[in-house]
Amino acid sequence: MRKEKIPAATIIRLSVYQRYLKRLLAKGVKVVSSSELAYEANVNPAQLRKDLSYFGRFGVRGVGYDVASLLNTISGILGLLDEWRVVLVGAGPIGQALLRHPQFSRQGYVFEAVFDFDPTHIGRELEGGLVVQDLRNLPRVIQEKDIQLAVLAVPSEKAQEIADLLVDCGIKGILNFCTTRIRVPRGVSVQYVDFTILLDTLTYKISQSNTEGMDEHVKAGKPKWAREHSWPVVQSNVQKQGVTLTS
Amino acid sequence: MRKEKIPAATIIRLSVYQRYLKRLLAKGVKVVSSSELAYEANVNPAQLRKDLSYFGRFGVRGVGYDVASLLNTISGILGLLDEWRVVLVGAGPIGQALLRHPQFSRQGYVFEAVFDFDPTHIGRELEGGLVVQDLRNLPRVIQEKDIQLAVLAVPSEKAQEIADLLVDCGIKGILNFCTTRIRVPRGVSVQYVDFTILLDTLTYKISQSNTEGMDEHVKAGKPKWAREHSWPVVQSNVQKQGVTLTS
DNA sequence: AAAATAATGTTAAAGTGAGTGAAAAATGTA
DNA sequence: TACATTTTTCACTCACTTTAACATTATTTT
Repeated sequence: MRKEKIPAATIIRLSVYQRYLKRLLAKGVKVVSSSELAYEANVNPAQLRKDLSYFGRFGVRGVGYDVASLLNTISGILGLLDEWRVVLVGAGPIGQALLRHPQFSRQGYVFEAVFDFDPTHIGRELEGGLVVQDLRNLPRVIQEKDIQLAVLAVPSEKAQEIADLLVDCGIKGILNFCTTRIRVPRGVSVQYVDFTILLDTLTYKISQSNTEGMDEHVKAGKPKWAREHSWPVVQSNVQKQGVTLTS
Repeated sequence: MRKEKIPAATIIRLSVYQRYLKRLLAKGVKVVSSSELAYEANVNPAQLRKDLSYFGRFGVRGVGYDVASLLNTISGILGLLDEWRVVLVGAGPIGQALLRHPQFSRQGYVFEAVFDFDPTHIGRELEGGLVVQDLRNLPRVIQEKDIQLAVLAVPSEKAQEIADLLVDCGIKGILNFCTTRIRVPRGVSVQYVDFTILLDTLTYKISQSNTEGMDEHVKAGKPKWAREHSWPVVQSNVQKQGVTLTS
């Protein structure tokens, strides 16, 4: 049992590898090399081998990896061999769209219940058969159905309040679609899904490449802050991997 | 004009600062210190100042930052002083939910058109007044309305094909909700929104902390891969910032 | 059977970037 | 003028990422 630290980026890549392995398995491919899989996942082959080496030896030298076996191994590492039960809090457009997203159930995530605080939503049956419940039921349902994860898709103002409630109920992982940072105690993990931040990084990059070849004449038409100096684009190495705030 | 490299994480944090500055402005707050703003954004005050220092000097020593002025500065850096015109490709549940998402228009992103390849969708009027169009119109609309960004929310199999089309039409930034990596030429940026990868990292962390205090008796009930050795949790320093694949 | 080929596992090394702390500078106030 | 506050800036440390190179093992070919 080694006590080596595992980079966060490795875990994310494992998830990507897992997805492509599933597709290979579906296509009937039996064996895959690190080069082939790495090409699909858009990473360096050495990187893939190193990622796997944190956890053990799963390949056969001179041959490659058994697709089914490696898929099973990675799924196990990520904890995906079991089913994960999820509650959704917030039955707005985003929340409802997530319920219908096929990728979730494909990965073993099962929505067990939906909650909202808006009285006009409560009692309505959504596609998929779940009925929107009052938040008061949350603690009981989480315990009875042994829920482990929560998806938070409520207005920003309510985010912290409901996060606190979820933590009190014993939830250990929150996927947060709200545009506010939430504070949770140690031992609880949060992942943020924040569309506008991602769009903002796109506009930054595009703005940069636009002003890059711009001559002084054009620059003068830009607002004051832009006239001072032009900023370098984020270096291209980093384009492969951006960073996102999580917790 | 310095040629310093700007970390991708800095750009993301700028976006977060910008969001909180907006809220402060709305509350009528005139001046804010790096400590206050950093607390809101959940980062170190020194980090915030360092982030800003890449671009210039915007504060007043002994005082802090003028909220309105700093907001304007950061918006400028991110390229958000202008309006950004966006097309949506894929009128499924996710796509429709995004159209109704208030955060987009609040940031200056305007959906100008919606496209789909499913004939049963085409011609339908969605909430907000946009009518789903045939993909054949894409090139013309992008040129006529001078579209700069695209949101891609189609089934994975179509992702690359449509990305190619968008690139041909001159789109420079793509927000991709598909679960496939897409390949684009240099100069085009892609940001991925991938719920299941984020959920997978949550399940990894939770699985780890579960097996952590587990004795051998319990371990024996686990699948084979888990019995070999127990893996260390991703170190807690990194919990603040996860990494996500972008391009 | 030996050699050539192919592919993994592992180590090392270089580079990058993030976070932190403290001194210096500037501002406002008593 | 002296003092408190806060930004600015610099320097340092530490961790992570990536890549390359090489030893090792399996398969195929001659």
